[in-house]
Amino acid sequence: MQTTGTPGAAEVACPISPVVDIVFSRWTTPILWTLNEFGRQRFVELERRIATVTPKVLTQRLRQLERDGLITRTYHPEVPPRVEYEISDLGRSLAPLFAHLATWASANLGSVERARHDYDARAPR
Amino acid sequence: MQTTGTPGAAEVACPISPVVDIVFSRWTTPILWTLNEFGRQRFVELERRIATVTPKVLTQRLRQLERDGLITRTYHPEVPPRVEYEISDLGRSLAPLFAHLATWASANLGSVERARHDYDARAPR
DNA sequence: CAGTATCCTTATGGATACTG
DNA sequence: CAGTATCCATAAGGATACTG
Repeated sequence: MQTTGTPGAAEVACPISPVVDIVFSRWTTPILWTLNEFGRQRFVELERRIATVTPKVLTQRLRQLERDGLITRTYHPEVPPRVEYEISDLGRSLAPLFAHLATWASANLGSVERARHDYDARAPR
Repeated sequence: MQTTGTPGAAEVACPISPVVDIVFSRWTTPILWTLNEFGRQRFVELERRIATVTPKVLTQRLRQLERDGLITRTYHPEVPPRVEYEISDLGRSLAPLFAHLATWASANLGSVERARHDYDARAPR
């Protein structure tokens, strides 16, 4: 969880905090995006595409996303074992939201960059 | 930052990670939402509305949001000092996105809850 | 009022090695 | 292959006290 964790006044004050905890916690967007973009994939493929994540952390996040119903995990009892991850319908329902976010980004990330530059110029060190 | 921090393969793999770091890092949604909902406010008012945040952390997040150009800070040199925070035009441009998020939440949070319940029932302990 | 400063606890994630 | 287990470093955040 990245925002407020346990329910409290912040949740009361901000109705979207619960969703943010589910959808935008660490590594969830790269995982969901990769799964949505490249389709059903095995653990190693995800590991390779999201190159900077360690197996331990990747497993943790995949379990969380599976528990939240955003992805599905299919285990094939073979040797060697094969596990496939796929985005669920619920997970796919986030696509328009992510597109909205991408649109905001391309329209406004430049302004954020400029604001940062100006701020740093005004308040040195 | 809550997602991937420094630029790396995850950013390459997921185009929305940079925005997520800016907009959905810890405490930012409660702050932006409160500012957008109740308008221009002083430090104490924010502190009271977002009851679980400490002054140290609130200051940190306000500085970050100010640097990113999402809010403005106005200092009135009086005794006692008065400081007012207000959402900027750039910050306000996030409103439709937040509304989109709220819509997704009301439509799908129930499914997430159910998925969690089912998962926990299947895999006890 | 609007923060800072300091100390401290905890959570998160990385590195590495190992297993069914 | 698909993870687990273990240990460790870092940093994010809380509690508390203090200041211009």
